[in-house]
Amino acid sequence: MDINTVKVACSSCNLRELCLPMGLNPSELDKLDSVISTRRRIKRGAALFNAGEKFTCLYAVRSGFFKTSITTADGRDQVTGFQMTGEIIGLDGIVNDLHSCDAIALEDAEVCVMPFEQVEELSREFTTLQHHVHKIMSREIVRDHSVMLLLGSMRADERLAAFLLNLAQRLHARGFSQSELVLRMTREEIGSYLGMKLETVSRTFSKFVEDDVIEVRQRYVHIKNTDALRLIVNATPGR
Amino acid sequence: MDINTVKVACSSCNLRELCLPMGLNPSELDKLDSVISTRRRIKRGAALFNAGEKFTCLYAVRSGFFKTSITTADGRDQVTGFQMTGEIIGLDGIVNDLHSCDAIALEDAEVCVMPFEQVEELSREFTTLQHHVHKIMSREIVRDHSVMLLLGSMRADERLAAFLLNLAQRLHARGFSQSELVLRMTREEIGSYLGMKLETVSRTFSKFVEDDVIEVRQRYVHIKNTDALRLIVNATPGR
DNA sequence: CGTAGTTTTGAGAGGCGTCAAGGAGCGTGG
DNA sequence: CCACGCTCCTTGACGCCTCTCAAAACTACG
Repeated sequence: MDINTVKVACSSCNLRELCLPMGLNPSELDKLDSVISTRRRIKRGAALFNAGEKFTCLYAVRSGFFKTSITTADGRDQVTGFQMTGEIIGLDGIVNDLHSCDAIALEDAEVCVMPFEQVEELSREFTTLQHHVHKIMSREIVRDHSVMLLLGSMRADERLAAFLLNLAQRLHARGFSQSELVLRMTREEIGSYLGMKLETVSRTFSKFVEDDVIEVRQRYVHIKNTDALRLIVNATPGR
Repeated sequence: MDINTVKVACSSCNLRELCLPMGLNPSELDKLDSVISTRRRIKRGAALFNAGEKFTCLYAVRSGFFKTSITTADGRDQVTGFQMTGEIIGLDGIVNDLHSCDAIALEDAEVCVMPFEQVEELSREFTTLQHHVHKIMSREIVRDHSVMLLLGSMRADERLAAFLLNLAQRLHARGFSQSELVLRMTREEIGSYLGMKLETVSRTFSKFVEDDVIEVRQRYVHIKNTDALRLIVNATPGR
């Protein structure tokens, strides 16, 4: 075991209500502990895995912040998601036993390593866990569909507003402020995720500031008017 | 059992190498037959299910062609996928026990009904089936990511070229021509899927015809130059 | 304190949306 | 069998949103 991995236990993890163990009873938790035996630390900027690597494990974000992105042969790049505490990374690797995207830590991070074979084994034993694995994958599918909606039918300001609301909501669910957040990603990464150029992201931020909807100092964002953001998202003009 | 449902067996289905039973041995197939007991016919234009309905079953397309789409409160609409023979519909419903999209038949169709609880039960018994269910969900996630790439970073002609190549490739895998296809969806539905207006879809078709890359008569499309389409997709100018 | 990376802002161009009109194909009914 | 209406598709003109290119300011970090 290398120096960056450590022993841990789900049963004593304060994230268990947010993470894979959600809803498991104590005896199931014990079993899960035997599977999810290690954590791994990832430095800011380093990869948890890269596209093309063999898939063996899912990862639960214990702390820190990740992006996943795909790159095509001709150099196109698309951020497919940002993952925070309690979220699961690596589901894309199951289908071909190869990771199909890169997972990069946007700040120093720690993940719980879950060998997928053992997760499968255990979920044959515990209906609860089986359900949960299915739900996690289904949730990812539904999330992706809503991103497709965003990319396919929204204009720049609507996209960014939706993005900010989504981030704030997820952070709030983790005990942080509803209205204040620190972006872990660059304007370019936001742009890649939202299908717009970094200049457009920046301009749209400026416009929101001008309209007194948010306050921005670098990566720090204060949402001054959540309802205004919601109105922007639902501004039917569409596209 | 209503008149539109009929008894069937996976073991005698000529799609079993394309569909859920892929890779199962004869005895496992028998078991699966006991689960997937019925088919259901859907008339062109009718819904297999609608968003908000209770989720209980997955569906395998036996024949025909479907679209899935989500609609927001403010009337935005996004086609999230087109499904053909052997493909699975309904995975989005697992997470909340509610369907999150509409599934509409674009031509008279027939699906195999698979009560999800029984699929789960059986996949606790058969590792093969469990693997397969996981792979199907993972495949959907990977597919969605590539659509995000398309929507986020491609221009209109690149999107349509990628779309045509993808359709042709899937049809080819089902024994149809690589170069000739009949679209089952309208220009508007293509546009919704690809994040562009129907007029732009139509114009882009016309441009491809002008460039002698394809031939179009209504819904019929003949791909005259596959390599040219590939070049269009990979035209780095990007966006 | 210098350098690299990130962000902001401006000016100009072009791709795609919008609005509008006309045409083609198909099902229905007389 | 033909006429009619509906839906779907095509094409044109115009304008706007977002991209592109460019330069400067700011921050972080060594």
